[in-house]
Amino acid sequence: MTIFPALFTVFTMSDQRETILAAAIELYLREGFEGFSMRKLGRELGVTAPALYRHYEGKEHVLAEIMREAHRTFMSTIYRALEAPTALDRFFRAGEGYLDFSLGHPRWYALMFSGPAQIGMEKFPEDIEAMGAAIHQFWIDRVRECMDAGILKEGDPVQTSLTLWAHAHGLVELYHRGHFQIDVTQFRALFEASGARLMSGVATEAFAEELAQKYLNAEAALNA
Amino acid sequence: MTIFPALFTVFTMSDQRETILAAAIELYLREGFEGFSMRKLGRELGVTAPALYRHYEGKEHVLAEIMREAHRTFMSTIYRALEAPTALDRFFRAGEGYLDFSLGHPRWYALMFSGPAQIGMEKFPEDIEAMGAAIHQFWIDRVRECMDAGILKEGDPVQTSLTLWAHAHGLVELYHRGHFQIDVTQFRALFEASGARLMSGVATEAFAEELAQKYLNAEAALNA
DNA sequence: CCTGTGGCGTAACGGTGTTTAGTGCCAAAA
DNA sequence: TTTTGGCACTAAACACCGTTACGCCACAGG
Repeated sequence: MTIFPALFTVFTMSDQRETILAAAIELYLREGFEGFSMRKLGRELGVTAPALYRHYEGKEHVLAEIMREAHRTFMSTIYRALEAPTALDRFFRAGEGYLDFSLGHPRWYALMFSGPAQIGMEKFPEDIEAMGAAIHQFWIDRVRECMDAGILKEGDPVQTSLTLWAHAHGLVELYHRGHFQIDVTQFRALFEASGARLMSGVATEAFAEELAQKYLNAEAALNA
Repeated sequence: MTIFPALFTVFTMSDQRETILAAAIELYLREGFEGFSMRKLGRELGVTAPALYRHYEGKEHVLAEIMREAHRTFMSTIYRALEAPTALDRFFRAGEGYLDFSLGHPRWYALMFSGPAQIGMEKFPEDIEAMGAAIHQFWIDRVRECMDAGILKEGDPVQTSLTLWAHAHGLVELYHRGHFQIDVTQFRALFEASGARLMSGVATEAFAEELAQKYLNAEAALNA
């Protein structure tokens, strides 16, 4: 938590840089990934495209900046869950927040989880990767809390949070790709039910026991 | 199973159409999404770009054809799991096949799970959507088998297969986006462990019971 | 033999990201 | 007050992109 403000401190941008960013965000949210271009962005600002290169090194850097904004917005949504009184409440509120964000701001969600190649970069800048790691850390903390509260099974919170996160992200992705032919409210119900299934386990008790002995032995021994 | 061959019957293409497709696949697999262009494809074939439009209506249709090929390859990989003797073996072999395919052919995997906008289409053609549905059906069948064999808890196989699929897909996506800073063998281990965790359940028994009553009641009553 | 069609090339249109060179303005220094 | 310097901008250009219109030519069918 103490590292959080430092992560999101931004170098003071010139006024023009901020103006451009605001227009870029507006343009991206309206037109999406394919409809975003430097020339359009310039037009929007009453300026020719090359002028933008005085303030941003290239399109990739503008998109990276939008990506930072996406992360910040996501964070501010998700961090509201910390106001809840118990570990369980915080966990569930965080899950709701995740779902709300992914459904309410699909373009920001898509940008957050797009690879470097998609925005024309080899690798993401370090600070963006750090933002991803911070989100992961948030989930790790929620999971650890719930383990301590006797809600989640004891185990490595890092691994368990990945299981939960992958499940949530996978559902959202499949939904956004249009794989499910259902509406939003149906998807919300599906999301909740699938989450509950993940919590309770999919295998029968007999088989779960067998599996646990095979795959989760070392871990269990570690936490005994 | 009987519907399967019909789904993959293709209209006889002219020789040139097939030649173009072969080169297109080669180009896409080598250069990826961003590096694929009609002009490059023409150059590869010793032909100018407009010539391609005698055989394909546009870039989107070429990419759609590659997408069909991706689905076919995926299917032929995954269907090998059906040779295994028991439901459990088929289920696990299918899971291995999924992981192998996603790691061995990341570009094909990415194409299979890319949205229509990414290839420049409004909506996918019906036959491609049918291929996605066929894959889903494959998982549903594996899940139903395992339910009958007493390996998976009784329930709606459609819902349960979605939970499993979303989890697998989410893990693969997060890995491909470079979120995990681990190598392939470590990821394989993570994938297996996370799968086992999903099977056994993440929540403690007490809380799982509480959850089941809240979310899975109707379903359980239905299957009682 | 003629005709028509199919496959291709050329040129072009409008779009993209980006670089280079030049222009004008404004503020600070002399 | 004049000069200078730097900054934000434009215009033009380069190298791409998807796509269309048009003209050419070779080959098959009548």
